Amino acid sequence: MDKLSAVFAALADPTRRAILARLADGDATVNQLAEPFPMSLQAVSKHLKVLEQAGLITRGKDAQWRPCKLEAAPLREISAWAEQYRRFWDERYDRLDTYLKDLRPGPKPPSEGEVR
Amino acid sequence: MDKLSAVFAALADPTRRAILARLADGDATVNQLAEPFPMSLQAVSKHLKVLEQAGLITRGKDAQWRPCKLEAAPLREISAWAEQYRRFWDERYDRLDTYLKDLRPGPKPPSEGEVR
DNA sequence: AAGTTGATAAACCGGTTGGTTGAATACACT
DNA sequence: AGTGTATTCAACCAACCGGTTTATCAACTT
Repeated sequence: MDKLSAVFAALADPTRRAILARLADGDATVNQLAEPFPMSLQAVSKHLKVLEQAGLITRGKDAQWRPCKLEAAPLREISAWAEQYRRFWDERYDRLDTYLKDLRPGPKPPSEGEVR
Repeated sequence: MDKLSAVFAALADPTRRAILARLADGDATVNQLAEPFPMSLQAVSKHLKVLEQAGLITRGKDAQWRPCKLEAAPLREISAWAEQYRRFWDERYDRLDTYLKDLRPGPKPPSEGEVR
């Protein structure tokens, strides 16, 4: 299973997206993450495994707790992938527009490597 | 199955992503889309059904052909969803930048309130 | 040493997915 | 009417998914 597929598949489940949203507020243990869900702890543990394999979280070790941490790199890749198709939804999109937008946020090194 | 999950699930298959990439070059019939793949036409037809249900393509009717067309709106939603997490990968991200972006016209990304 | 807590592992189950083959439908061309 | 072409439908299959329950492991507490 390729990387991108694993990330998309992980994101296809609402429970897992909710877990990511929770982790955006800070690291959490498995029990803390499982608390809001109407399912067993083991089920949540499985979801965490899927997220971990997709590279969306990492798990530490603190005594008997395994604190989970959000890892956003795959989300950046997802975003970049979707941006490939920007010209199909953004009618304002053209090469000049992109250039201007990239300049707007302020003094930035010109060639940022943005592939859009 | 909620909308976002359907889109992510549709994108989780490499064959389906390849179909979208092909459609970015222009509309195509089922046969044309199926040609590069080492699988039956029927299998591709099923993939197209999944993409259609996710809103990623629409299908027209021209005699016995069903030309497929890329629909990018769900990809915009995907991109917007991922952008929620931008601050976790982009260290240049700060509140002012967000504020400026929010002033640009257009729908704002939904705040993940859609658990289950 | 024994018990409690946090978490994972393993076996199981029903439903879904991604593929197959074969039949059916719809249209165009003689 | 009959044939070829484009596509879908239906039945089937193995594999995977999301959940369960039971058992196990690891670390802290008493």
